[in-house]
Amino acid sequence: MRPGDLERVQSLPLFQDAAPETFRVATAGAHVQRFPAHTMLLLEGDPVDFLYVLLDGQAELHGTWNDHETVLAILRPVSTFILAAVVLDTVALMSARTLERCELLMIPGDAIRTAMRLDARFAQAVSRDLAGGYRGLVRTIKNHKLRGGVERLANYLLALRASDNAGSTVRLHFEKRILASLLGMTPENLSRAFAALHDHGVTVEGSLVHIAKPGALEALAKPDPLIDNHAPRGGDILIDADAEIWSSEWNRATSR
Amino acid sequence: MRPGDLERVQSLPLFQDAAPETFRVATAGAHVQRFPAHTMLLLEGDPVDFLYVLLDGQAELHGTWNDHETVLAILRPVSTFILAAVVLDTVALMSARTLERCELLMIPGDAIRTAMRLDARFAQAVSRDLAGGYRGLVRTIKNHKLRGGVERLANYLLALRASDNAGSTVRLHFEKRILASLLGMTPENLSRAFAALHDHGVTVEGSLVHIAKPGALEALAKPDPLIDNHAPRGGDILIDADAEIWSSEWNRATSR
DNA sequence: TGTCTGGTTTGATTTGCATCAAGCCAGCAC
DNA sequence: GTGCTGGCTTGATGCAAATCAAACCAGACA
Repeated sequence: MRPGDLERVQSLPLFQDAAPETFRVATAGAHVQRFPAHTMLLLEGDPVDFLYVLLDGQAELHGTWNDHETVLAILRPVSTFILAAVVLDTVALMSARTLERCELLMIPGDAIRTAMRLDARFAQAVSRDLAGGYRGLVRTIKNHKLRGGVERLANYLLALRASDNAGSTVRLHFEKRILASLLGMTPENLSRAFAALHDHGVTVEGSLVHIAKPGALEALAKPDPLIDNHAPRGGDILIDADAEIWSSEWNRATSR
Repeated sequence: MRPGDLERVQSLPLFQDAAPETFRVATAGAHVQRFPAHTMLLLEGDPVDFLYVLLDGQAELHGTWNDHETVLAILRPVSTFILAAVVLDTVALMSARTLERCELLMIPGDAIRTAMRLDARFAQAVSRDLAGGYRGLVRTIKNHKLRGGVERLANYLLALRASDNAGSTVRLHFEKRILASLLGMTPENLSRAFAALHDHGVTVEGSLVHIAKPGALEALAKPDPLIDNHAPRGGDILIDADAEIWSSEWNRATSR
């Protein structure tokens, strides 16, 4: 483990509330492992023995059925994944694969479950993390069931712009075929969706996307705070911070 | 509150592990309320003040965007809902509406959050509940992204058969237009999907669905334990019980 | 009983998306 | 350089699902 890695992990919402002792015990049995690009970390259906913490690199969660595959999330550091399976001590519903060279901290599931038993504050943090994840998935489902492909792409771009505090040009952090699968379409159709956004001020050059007229794009995308976690709140002070500061990339990845 | 109601609530996975004192405190501030059919219980975007427990009747969770609406889950007794929003003390992402006359126990969110702080076992139970819910949503997303409409319907029918331990005839518990929305299609297409299943031994009479050739239907549906919670496990003893005995109807509702 | 209403079904048409196929382009090995 | 390879794009075609429209049917109700 590199200097600073533990601190980065400890500052995750999942752990920052835990008692120092809890954190120490949980990470005592953990180990860091490096994986090359395009390596399967976990296969759906397999028992989950570790909570994974992505320290460096990018990874993907995907699901399979009937010889088809769909990307469910893209993970970027620092984030944890498959917490739900760890809590229930059961098999994974998603497979995980590295997109590039990755460095992962693997914390034994037993340690996590024990820590939950001993430290109520940690158990609460787990609950908050899972609740945030749950809500991210609800957003994803609404995104997919209520919007068409072009709208999903438009909102994804707006989310990227908001999250990477980018200016008018945003960078896609991974291949377009991955993005297509994440957004629930074929690479061909993603290409056509980008073409459709051309009329709304969007131009593409490799992995760089220029948004010339954010207003026009928003008019098409109709972002909604109840689907897109970045979207502007209706003008009220009631809710000033959605507690979903969440460890994984779900929100960004699934278009917020 | 009727006699026996409290016992039914206490026997939920969410509460059966809690200390009796915890349960007493949490339900002390709770009250039972009855609602007529087709009544909005909760509007997406509104702050969530209560954890709802459906004691009697049927209710629906749905989401809205751009004048469209989609059903996200059907709830049947006894189940809790919007736990995630309660844990995070934030606004609802889904609206809730009664489908028929309903009886609900409403537990103040404060009481739930306090109980989590005081009782680590309860906090663990909340985590398990949310983890189960999370996994239910992952299943739902895989179901929608990987399967076509007819396949979703076929699997839904098989799930119904398995859960209601029905024989060869199953009962749809709610209107077909609701089911259509839940499965992500229009009522017209649900009708056509049923017609398509006719060749595979499925006949419909009102809300009664007869499955003449379960084998043929399974061949079409290709149920998968990693999507459909009812599906037969591959032949191993490793996992004998998925811990997702979960309070709500998600699994059944969203086709398991 | 007749009439109204709303859910369901069926058919015709259009739209959206997937599939198939070819071409393009950059990176890279040789 | 040449010739790969793999990702991306573009076009043509086919299929699945939404939409539009009309008919049907059952229950509610006067």
